Amino acid sequence: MPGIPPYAERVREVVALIPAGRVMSYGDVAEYLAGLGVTGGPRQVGSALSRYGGGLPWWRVPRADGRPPQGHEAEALGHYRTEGTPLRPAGDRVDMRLARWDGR
DNA sequence: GCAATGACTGGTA
DNA sequence: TTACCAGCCATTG
Repeated sequence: MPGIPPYAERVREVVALIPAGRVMSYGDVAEYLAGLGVTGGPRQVGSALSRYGGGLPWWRVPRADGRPPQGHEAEALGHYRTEGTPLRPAGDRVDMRLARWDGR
């Protein structure tokens, strides 16, 4: 049995809660989990989505500056346009000021 | 059991 | 705006 790591499982729960058209950066997810008493960091979140992000809206978790996940920029941008996620004028990054979701 | 890894972050230049 | 750097910490080999 391939036991999915504990942190990855918590990350999956949080990402599944993010509404369409909104996003949470890797650091935001890590901080949200920290508030639940789950230790970890942005890199653990990225690593978890990379390995166990199947079936999840992983594109709703960009970097803190609004850029999509490294190596998946084009794919993520396609989803942003479909969901109506606020993008910067240049159209190459998420407008974190408008799209950021705090978990409420 | 220990060293390397990585879908990151915030600061500085 | 981009580029580089030290710190970060669960997971991996």
